[in-house]
Amino acid sequence: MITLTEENYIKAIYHLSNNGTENVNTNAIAEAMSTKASSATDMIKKLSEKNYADYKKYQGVTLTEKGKRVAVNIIRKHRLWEVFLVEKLNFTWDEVHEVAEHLEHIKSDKLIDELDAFLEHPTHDPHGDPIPDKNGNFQHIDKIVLAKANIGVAYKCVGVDDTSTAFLQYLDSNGIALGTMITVIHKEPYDNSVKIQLKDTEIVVSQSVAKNLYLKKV
Amino acid sequence: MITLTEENYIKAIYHLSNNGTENVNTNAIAEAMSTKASSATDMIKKLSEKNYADYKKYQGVTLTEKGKRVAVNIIRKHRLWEVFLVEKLNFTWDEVHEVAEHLEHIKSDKLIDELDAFLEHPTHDPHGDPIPDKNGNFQHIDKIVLAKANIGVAYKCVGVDDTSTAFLQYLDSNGIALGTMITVIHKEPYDNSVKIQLKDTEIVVSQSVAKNLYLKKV
DNA sequence: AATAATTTTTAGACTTATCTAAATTTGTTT
DNA sequence: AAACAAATTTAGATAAGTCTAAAAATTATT
Ligand SMILES: [Mn+2]
Ligand SMILES: [Mn+2]
Ligand SMILES: [Mn+2]
Ligand SMILES: [Mn+2]
Repeated sequence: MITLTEENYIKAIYHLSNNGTENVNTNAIAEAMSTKASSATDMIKKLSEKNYADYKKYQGVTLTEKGKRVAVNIIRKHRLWEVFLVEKLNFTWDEVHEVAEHLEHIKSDKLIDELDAFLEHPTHDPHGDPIPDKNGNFQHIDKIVLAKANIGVAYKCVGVDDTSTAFLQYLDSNGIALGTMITVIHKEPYDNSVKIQLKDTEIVVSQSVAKNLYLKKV
Repeated sequence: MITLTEENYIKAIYHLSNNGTENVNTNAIAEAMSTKASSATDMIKKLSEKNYADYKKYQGVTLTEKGKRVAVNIIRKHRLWEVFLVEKLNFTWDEVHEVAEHLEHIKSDKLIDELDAFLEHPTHDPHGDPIPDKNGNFQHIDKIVLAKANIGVAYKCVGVDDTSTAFLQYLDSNGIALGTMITVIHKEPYDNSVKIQLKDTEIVVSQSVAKNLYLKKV
């Protein structure tokens, strides 16, 4: 049996490790879980004993294949529920994350398979993140960050890195959503802010916005 | 903050107390929760301290108004999720209970209000049990148990008392579902079994079936 | 290479929910 | 009213997950 807490740690490690490819520090895990390093150490040991992770003292931790499977499955559930909330229950993209944090732990294969079918097998969640299929395969989008976009090229907004309410509401209030067309007009070297052309308006966004918005050439 | 375990105990007490009207014994609670009397005592004390229940040592417990509100809200969530699973995700009425036991603890007013609207404000769950509205009001059906039905009168099946998989699958395999028309042909005094007329067939059901099936005159 | 700073682990304590075994209270018989 | 039986509570332990404070290992700096 896997506990809810174990699932949350595994998911955090998966994200911190760049989808299970890199080693992760104890402090980074503690920070991500809003807990103390000593608690993270305890959990890392437990995950290691249960073969969800490989761990050598003082050397950080990596997810095993088993651990990665668990992580991907929780991410699948999280993102499917997010789609459900937005598509069927009138949630906005800044409201879904918290509820999905809980729904992702409901254990029922039939539930998630039927939900997937009910939503007509969506490939991306409301933040543009890919939804792994039943076998754990992601559909990868070839996206770049606004900060690296070229001047004068037409792009479409396809995702966000930061999914905080504050950032998503900032985008809302500036008329930026998934699918919005964006062209870079000017990149300001002084503060790395970017002037962009939207449908009817031109706006300037800060570097932190430019680093959290994903675009795709059209 | 209320814990998941507290919610489950409160719900159990609500059901055992005949919807919050009667006093409940420690042993009955322990039995319902599949735990030991000593554990039940501990939780009863805690619920009492938190004003979900009134409790005097050795005298059993009653839910307070606050406790009843919590219970009714969980029951509302449980039954709405059951409707969702059957209506939208192709679950059968014998598959929903276990998953709903978990979904009922997700805390989001928006989620449950939107789910209610999405399902078009259902009044009864897949087992015929009434779904309380947002204010906790039940829509009462005037139902009787098959064992007390009169011979020759036309009834409609409107609910079940036992929601176990075994019982529900028994009903399935005998062509009995919510909405099925039933007329009593004969009541056998020897073992209290009942011969009933369905659409095309006549079948004999045992006393335990007759006591768990609810009917309404049409 | 020695020392200092940082990171990580250990030790011991706390909380929630559970258990077993023993003690207490209540209810039922004689 | 005393004795017995049943129900309930208390006492003391355990497991999961957390914390603080101290110890140990690693990494960075001189
Ligand atoms: Mn999310
Ligand atoms: Mn998302
Ligand atoms: Mn149920
Ligand atoms: Mn039900």
